[in-house]
Amino acid sequence: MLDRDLIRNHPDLVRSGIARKGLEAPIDAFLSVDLERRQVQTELQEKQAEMNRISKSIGMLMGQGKKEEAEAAKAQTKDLKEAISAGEGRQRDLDARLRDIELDFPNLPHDSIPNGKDENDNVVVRTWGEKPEFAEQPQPHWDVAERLGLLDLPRAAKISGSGFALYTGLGARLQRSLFSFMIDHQTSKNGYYEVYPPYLVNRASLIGTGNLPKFEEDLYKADDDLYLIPTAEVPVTNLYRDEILNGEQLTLKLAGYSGCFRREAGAAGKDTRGVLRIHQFDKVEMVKFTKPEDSYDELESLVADAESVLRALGLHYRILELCAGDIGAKGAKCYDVELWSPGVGRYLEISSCTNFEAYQARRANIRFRRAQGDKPEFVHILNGSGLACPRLFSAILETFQQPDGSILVPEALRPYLGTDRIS
RNA sequence: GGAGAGGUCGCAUAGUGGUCUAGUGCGCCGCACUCGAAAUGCGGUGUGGGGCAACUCACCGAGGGUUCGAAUCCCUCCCUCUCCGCCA
Repeated sequence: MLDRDLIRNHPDLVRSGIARKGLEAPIDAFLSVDLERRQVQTELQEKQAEMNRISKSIGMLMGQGKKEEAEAAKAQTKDLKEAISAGEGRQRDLDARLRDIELDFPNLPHDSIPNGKDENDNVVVRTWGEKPEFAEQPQPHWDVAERLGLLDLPRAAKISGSGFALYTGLGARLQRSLFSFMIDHQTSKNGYYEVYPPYLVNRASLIGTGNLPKFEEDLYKADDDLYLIPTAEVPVTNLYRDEILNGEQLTLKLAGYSGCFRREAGAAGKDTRGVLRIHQFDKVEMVKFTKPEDSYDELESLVADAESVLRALGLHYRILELCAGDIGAKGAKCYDVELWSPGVGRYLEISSCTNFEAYQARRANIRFRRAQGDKPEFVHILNGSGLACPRLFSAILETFQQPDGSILVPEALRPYLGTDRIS
């Protein structure tokens, strides 16, 4: 959601910002419904004020025992009552329409982000490490995993369907090691407060983060009006929905491990091998709640926090600044962390670190107060993966292949995995 | 799943149809008193919307309803607590 005053007073600015993303927004519909809503409200309130006056006087007359005068006053409320009832109905309707329109608005891109149409226009801002050298072409992770008994994809397909992974033996333990290591790393090294959230959330939470109403087809829906989370971003961001935070607590940094569930609708045929794109995966997610003036500094350190995991593991990666056309509807500015995958021969996205500014905060009504007595303001919210497990799993299998076919385990993982070598 | 109790202004409480546009206490802010502080006294102290403004409207878990008038009565739902049942 955007600031209503901004849309009302600077519709062209909003229009051009959204056009930069290659998107559209119902600006004209907003303006006309908004105007009508305010007219109806003003009219309605005059009638309500009149009704309140009459009702109050009836109460006083009754108290004084003036029954007849009270009855006379009652008689004059009939038309008013009908008008109020009709006005309330109209306003309810207009409120709901305006809300629907507002929820449909994409966020505005930050001025600093590059123009561009799609992922080809993203900008590499830095790389770390180097592509590892191999005497022979390294195997892709699906071959390594099969050879070493770390994955059983046929059985995953049998028990669940295509697009699910069954990790086995040391493969299973490697998964568990990865998210244990990462959540420890983010909490102890980078200062995040650990949370472990529910995997099923209600509609209000998904509206808060911007997944609903627009992207329903990406989600798995359970009964009882609950949805499986596509990322821990959803429950963790909604921790403070409808709350006013103390400005002194900000910046608030939370990190949570969770399973993630995505239908990947529309992604059929893309990255289908191995565990590159699956319906269920594990991830550590970082979420920050900041004051508006701090959010861009916090975005830089958020990316650094995501990167620090890869550095600790010794994996080569690069950082992309997403262009306006590739950033998506919700973000104002976004960096992708892309991990080099020697077996696949491509950089693969493993984290997306985004500043949403006040976009999610407005949807979820999350505010803060600078000091006692100050007006509440919307916080800025940021999040980023720190990191996603399957692609980390695959990059480790591919990057640390040894000539004898075994995998040399990165130092940082050895205490978790209980071995320095997978063979 | 069954039975019961309950959800009121930061916290605690009062309020069971009309001076409740919600009282009181605590907390907090301002002022007074004081060298300073405590104590005391006085005043203030929620959120959102509309209006240039004076001002006004809505909100007592949520949503409907009855009524001239609802925190208060009725209906549906949500949440919390207690007991029972079931269960990892």
